[in-house]
Amino acid sequence: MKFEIGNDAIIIRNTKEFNTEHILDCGQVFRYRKSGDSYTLSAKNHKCLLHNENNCVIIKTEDTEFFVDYFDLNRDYGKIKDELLQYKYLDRAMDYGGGIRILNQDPYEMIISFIISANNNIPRIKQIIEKLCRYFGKEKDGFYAFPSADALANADVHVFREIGAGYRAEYLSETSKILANEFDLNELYTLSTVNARKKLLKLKGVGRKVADCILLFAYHKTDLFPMDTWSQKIYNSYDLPPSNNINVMSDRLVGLFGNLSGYAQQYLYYYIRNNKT
DNA sequence: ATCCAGGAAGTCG
DNA sequence: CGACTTCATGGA
Repeated sequence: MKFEIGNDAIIIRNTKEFNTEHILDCGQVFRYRKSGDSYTLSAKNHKCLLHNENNCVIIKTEDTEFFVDYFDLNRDYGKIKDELLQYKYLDRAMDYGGGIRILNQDPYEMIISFIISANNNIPRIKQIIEKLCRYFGKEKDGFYAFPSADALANADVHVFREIGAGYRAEYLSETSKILANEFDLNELYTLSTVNARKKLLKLKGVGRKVADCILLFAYHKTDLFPMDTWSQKIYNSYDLPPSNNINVMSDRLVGLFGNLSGYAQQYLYYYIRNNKT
């Protein structure tokens, strides 16, 4: 995609493949806030501000290099969307949320965030993660960085309950200790989706759906289809054999969409979640 | 009051 | 294996 790097800013002219609202509101990221006609976004220990100006998206940040990768700017989403047009419902979904991009987020941040996401709603997920950063993260000119693995590993369980994590507090406590000591997050980049998933499933609080979200939103593996309550509705709208097994449903959808499954899932998820039929 | 939210773990057969 | 139950929390 075409973009320019200016003085503490990235300028994007093709807004058909970059819509800030679509990207942030499709459920892949939680640490952002809308203020007026702009969005502030935090990732790891970086921050940026997005707004539209003269039919362009302006990303103001001191860390342009980080956010070029983060927003996946070197990938051709026009080509991906063209290929997805062959599938049922994707025309409608991409007409609605065609500006979605899959972010390249931090693996550790995704693991913690999506453990919190389990059986939870998005406003509350955002609130818990914000408190987590405020409680354990380092302050850096006006915002809180995502906490280090050590900070969470050394935390007492009851603090996770205090910030509203509920029964997930135990998962956060156990998993952050393992991540801080004996888990190689970088190895997963080199593994196949199936093998990387197996490793993630060993972590407390990480099941198939959470693992697939981590693999999609951090490792950019796209031969997977995260199955939550909404994805089950998507499955039922396709002409596939009835099933009540989440893994079977997920595998069949991957059989349909192949390596574009992750992208398809995001366009469809964003569409169905905002157009309750 | 009951149900739901980007589900996972534990138990039982 | 597969099916069924339980698990905090808060908003609708």
